[in-house]
Amino acid sequence: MPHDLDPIDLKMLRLLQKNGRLSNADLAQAVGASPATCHRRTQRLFAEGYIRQVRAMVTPQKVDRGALVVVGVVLDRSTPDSFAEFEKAVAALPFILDCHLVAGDFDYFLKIRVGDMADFNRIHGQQLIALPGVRQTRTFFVMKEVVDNAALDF
Amino acid sequence: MPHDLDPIDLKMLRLLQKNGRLSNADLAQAVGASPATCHRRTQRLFAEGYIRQVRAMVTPQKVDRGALVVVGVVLDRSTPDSFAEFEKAVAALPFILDCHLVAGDFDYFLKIRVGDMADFNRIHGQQLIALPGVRQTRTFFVMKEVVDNAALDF
DNA sequence: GATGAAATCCGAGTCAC
DNA sequence: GTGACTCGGATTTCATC
Repeated sequence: MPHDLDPIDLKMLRLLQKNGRLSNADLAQAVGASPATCHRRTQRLFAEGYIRQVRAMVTPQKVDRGALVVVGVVLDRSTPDSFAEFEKAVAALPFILDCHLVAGDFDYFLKIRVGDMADFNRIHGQQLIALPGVRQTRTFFVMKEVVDNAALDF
Repeated sequence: MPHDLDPIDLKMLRLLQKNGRLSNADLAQAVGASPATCHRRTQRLFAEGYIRQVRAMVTPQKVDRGALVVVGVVLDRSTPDSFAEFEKAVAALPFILDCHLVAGDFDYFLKIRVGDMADFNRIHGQQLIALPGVRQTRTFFVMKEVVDNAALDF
């Protein structure tokens, strides 16, 4: 995977990560390039996948998704089919923010946002333990979000 | 916490979450409002904290942060001071994307991005186990990112 | 092949209503 | 909330190195 990012590209990525609404003119001035050059470089960063998307980050508490839960999942069987089926089902559940296959005592970790604990209990009983091949889940309620979704450091 | 979001505001939030670079003109058309009205509403969504920030999401693999690790942490003591000291130290480590105080077998879960396993092992030995009050850590290497940082569903 | 200056065009932001 | 008006930035072209 070629990383043809010169110092100007890196600076642009860092600035756009902090503020995705930065105007091309301001960005150009900040990195010391002309607006035309800056514009062309920005287009390239998108076209070549360095920037996956630009997202307005909505405050969870403001849209009734203030409760965060981490769930460790163990499957019945450790077969490729079993994993594939589970992953496919997970992708259809919109309240799951993260789903990672891990090495260790669990098969998967899920990061879930819901309105409150009652919501979670309903979802847990109706949708999580009903996921294909689930043997066991362990729920970790988040009591304090010290750092949530920090920007990438590079 | 008052949620004075009408259906148009909600639609705007969802669209901006999918594409934070959407122009005001396009957004206005998409939600069926005049550009001036849409502009004022957008300003309000920012001013009142519904949108925390707009971020260009950089592809981790493209900037040598392709390795993801979840770490469960147990502290020596469960005192407020001990927690506070740990949290303060964590906030200074830029490779930690998430740090959540949880209820259960662990005190904290960390989500960490680094270049590769060698990076992580160095960081683990030099910085994680050196965090104040850490009794034990359990490392879960992520073998597959099924869903990472999905957009909020609301 | 990439750059920057200039030129055009469109949208952001502001006004009166 | 709407419609118009102005100004600044986005985007393209083009000459240049």
